[in-house]
Amino acid sequence: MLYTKSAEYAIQAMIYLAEKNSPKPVMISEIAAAYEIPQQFLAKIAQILVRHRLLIAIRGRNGGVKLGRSPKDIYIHQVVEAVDGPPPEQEQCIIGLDYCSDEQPCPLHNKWSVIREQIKEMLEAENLEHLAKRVIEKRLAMRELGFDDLIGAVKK
Amino acid sequence: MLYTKSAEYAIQAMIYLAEKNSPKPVMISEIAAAYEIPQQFLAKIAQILVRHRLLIAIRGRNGGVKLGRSPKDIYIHQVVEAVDGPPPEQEQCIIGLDYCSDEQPCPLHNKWSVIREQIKEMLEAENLEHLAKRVIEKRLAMRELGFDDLIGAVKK
DNA sequence: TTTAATTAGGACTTTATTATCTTAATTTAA
DNA sequence: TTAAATTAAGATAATAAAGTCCTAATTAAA
Ligand code: FES
Ligand code: FES
Repeated sequence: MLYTKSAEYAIQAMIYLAEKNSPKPVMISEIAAAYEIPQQFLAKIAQILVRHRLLIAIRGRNGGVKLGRSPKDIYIHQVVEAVDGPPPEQEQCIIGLDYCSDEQPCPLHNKWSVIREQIKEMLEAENLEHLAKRVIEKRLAMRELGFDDLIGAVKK
Repeated sequence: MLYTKSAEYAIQAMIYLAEKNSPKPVMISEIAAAYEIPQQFLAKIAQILVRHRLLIAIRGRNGGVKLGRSPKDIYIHQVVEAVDGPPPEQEQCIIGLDYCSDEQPCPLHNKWSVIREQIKEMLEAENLEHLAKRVIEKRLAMRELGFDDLIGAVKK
């Protein structure tokens, strides 16, 4: 919807690492299993994240990946941009009419430009540290409700 | 972003017809030229819209397409659904975590579910009649500003 | 020093979307 | 009645996204 499947997988992997908060590197296979992401595909995505310094990779036996910097300094939009590439220079009109601008708005512009700004803000607002904490809360709550079998991630 | 390129083309074509408001059928080639849509591709999309009764096609010489019903009874989401298919039964979590629900929200759920609702509302709110009127206004305003060459549509 | 375990990277495959080509069916005008 | 102009429809092609396969490079353990 807002980003590709690749970016979604990247976000999941980054949150997993922030949640696990392990001093040792975590194997790609473990992350892939936790979120049912095709392992080889996630390995490719991890390469991209490493190139963007969002991940650090440790090769060889006992290797894996870990966050490139403190989870409180990593924001979702950074992950999305690393994987999907930078957003277009000029804002796009939601119905593809000529150019998009406040001066010459299309019929949906006033509504859409507000929504677009909210989306941007949502992706720029929260860091991995915060996100991880709340994901853990979600899992605990689901466990209490007896949804254990639906919970794929964070097996410690 | 919110729908496929095909759906975007469909919206543009429908607005064009509402704008033109012609009693006679309008040729697909004319609509395609106005928005620089690949003609054969638009013809395919028109077939889908015809099957969904959003368009009526008249074949043969002097043929073309016209709106299937009054423009005030056609809403954008109907066009999108016709072309892209129905939305998923269950709302999807924006970061793909388990299920999406208010009861077990992911870290972005509270923000995302509000935005998602606004998008839905935007696509369900306005009918073609209203949209067409405002597109015409936009074109007139652009003309006054000397953007004539950017204006592809509505050559009468 | 060899072997096993890991990420890196290139080539390939699959699937979905977007677009084009060709011919058929239909309808009006000449 | 024929020819021209139009949409309908099926087949194919091009492109992009998603996913797989295989081998190389690296590292630690045996
Ligand atoms: S002009 Fe259409 S969204 Fe801005
Ligand atoms: S649970 Fe993630 S968007 Fe609703």
